[in-house]
Amino acid sequence: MARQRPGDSGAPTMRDVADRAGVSTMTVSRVLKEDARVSEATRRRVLAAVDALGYRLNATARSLRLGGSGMIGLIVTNLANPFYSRLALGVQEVASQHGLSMLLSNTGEELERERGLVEDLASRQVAGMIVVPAGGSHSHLTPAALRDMPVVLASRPPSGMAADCVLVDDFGGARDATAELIARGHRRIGFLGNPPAIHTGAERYRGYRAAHEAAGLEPDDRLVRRGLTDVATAERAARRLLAPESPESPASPGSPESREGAREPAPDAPTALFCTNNRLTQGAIRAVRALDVPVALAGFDDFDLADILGMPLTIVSYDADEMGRQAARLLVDRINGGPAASRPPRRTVLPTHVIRYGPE
Amino acid sequence: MARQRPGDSGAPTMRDVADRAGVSTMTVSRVLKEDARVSEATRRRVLAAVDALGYRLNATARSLRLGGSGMIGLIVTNLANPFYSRLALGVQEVASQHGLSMLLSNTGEELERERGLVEDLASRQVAGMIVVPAGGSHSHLTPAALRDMPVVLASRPPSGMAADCVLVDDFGGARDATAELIARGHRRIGFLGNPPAIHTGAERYRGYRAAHEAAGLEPDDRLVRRGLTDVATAERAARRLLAPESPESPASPGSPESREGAREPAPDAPTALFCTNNRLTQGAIRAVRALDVPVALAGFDDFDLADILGMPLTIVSYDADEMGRQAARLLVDRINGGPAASRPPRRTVLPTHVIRYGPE
DNA sequence: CTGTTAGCGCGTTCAT
DNA sequence: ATGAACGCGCTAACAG
Repeated sequence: MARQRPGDSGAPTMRDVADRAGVSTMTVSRVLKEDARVSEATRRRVLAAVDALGYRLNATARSLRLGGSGMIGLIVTNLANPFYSRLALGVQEVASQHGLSMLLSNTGEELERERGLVEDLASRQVAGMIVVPAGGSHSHLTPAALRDMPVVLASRPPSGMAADCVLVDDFGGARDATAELIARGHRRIGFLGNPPAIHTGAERYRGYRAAHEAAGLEPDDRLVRRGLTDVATAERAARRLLAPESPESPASPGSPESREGAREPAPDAPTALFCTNNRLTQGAIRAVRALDVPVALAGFDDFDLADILGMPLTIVSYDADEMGRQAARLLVDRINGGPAASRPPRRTVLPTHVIRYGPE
Repeated sequence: MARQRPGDSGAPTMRDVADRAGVSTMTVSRVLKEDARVSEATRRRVLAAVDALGYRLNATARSLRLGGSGMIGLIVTNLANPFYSRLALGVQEVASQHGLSMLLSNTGEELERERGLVEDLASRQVAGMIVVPAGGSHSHLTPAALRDMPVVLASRPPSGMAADCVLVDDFGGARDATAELIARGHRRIGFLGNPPAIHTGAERYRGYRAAHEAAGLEPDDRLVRRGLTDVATAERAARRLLAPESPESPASPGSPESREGAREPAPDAPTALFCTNNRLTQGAIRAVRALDVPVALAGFDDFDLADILGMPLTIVSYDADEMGRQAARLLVDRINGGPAASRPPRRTVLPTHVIRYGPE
């Protein structure tokens, strides 16, 4: 009862089915592929044997023979971010429509991990991959590195190479949301941004500035905080912007961050904040709630319950599922379209729209 | 320049490397596997050839030879639910620690789709799979159907078969949260539940009842709504429970659901609601906000910003990432432990804890 | 230390 | 309408 050969799982092979049905493996193969040129009688015998043995086609062997695995890879930076889980759902939807399975991995924004995962996907002969690049070099994603295996970048554009990509209108969304704040009379608008090295961080900052310029305003650099990465850092930054008398340098070591309660904002404090993503917006919300100051918030990325927080909130929204679907469509086109080098890369930009939540 | 044989992607094979290095493929294989018994000189020549050719090992061929793909499958019902995306992240974390890649698919709670996906995974020779079963029959997950391929169920227990599984303490969590409401003086506690046919729907309802019994109370069946599936249905159910004078049957066809505004709750309306999952809790929150009635809420599943909604909220929380990690560990144990039938199935139950949010 | 042999399970080509 | 032979790229088992 021990395993005979390595890799023998005991599962019946096409050979077993063929023997039982009294035909050759070729005939079994034809039946399974629904090839018409098989007599109804043998066809039935084969299917009966398949059923009796519980035979299942070995996709690995098939892939080896055919030179393609029928899988695509998806690499995201952070699946815990609802944005990326929606993206994944969109990718999966289109992929499965085309009979492709999805290998999904998470990088945690680590370039080295991304490199390893890309290697693994390539080694597994995926038909192509969709990558949300962690940032830094894209050298491991070039056609040269991947032998023209199709690659689509999502959320962030290729740098130093050509590739299909799907982006959101980061600039326009940030500009529109900021303009909305300006239209509501705000003149001192703070900026809570993710790292400028990340594409969204740069573009959304550009949008923030553009809205100011269009209104003949100059943003006050002292209200700008960039390089924020999570809820906690954003909350801290927001607190400091909104309550400058809380010393940046720890003057009173007794109660570091705890001097809360309703207070007047400082005279030069911002009257509104623009945040470049959902985590930063949440940090800002916490700060505003804790300090109880009347500040208007605007931010990128919609989120659940934004409408019932009971505070004025301007949100830049877009369709993350659709982004996944578009990325997958670009990829499938590329897969079915011959060598990747044959056509120029396409870039899709998803529209954003501004939503206004909360009390007037 | 056309492709010669089907499946010839033009990628160099081990043979090419061997030729260039003037050795046999076996030696190349040894070098790549870091087999010690290779002289440093040839080793270097081989690596040089690998580098020059941009050779990459073909994982498909390797899998065929070895009889295992180095992948595991994960099938969830709804990746858009943060709970399952965290689960996926936990699974991936442990999987990658063991050098396993993750094939992820979504069923949308459709049994037929689940069946197809399980077939596909089995066909791809995954080392094992973790499944959040959509409900209904589990016949496609039995050892017989899968030839003893390891399976771990997550979130919902096996029915009509034996299998490892990881669950949350649905009963205890619901009981504790309900008890908390009772301890705060609530006597009329409404129940908004997901379908009783789903394991969590049944267990959490049991917990709700158990808390009542433990306090010598009998829940009023008129306050119980089961079979709710999303935010919208939950909100509607909550509205009707909280404002019974809004007719269940449309008496005034003019303004169906729009008679809102602050109002007194009906005398026999519930003073608190227990909701069995995050979507239902959100529906209840919307109803409470819209009707502006003083109702305490309790619900399963923690969510972002729950703490700053400014309403009393009792949440049953648990670690979804950890659930994924545990499931993956069970699976890896099973994979490494020989035939699945050899040891009795294990069941892990994740603890829950009750969090109290909001004013008070 | 290195090479030769012999497949893993399937699909394709060519013959019958 | 059916089958025999061959090979996809890799590696375990044995030489030597």
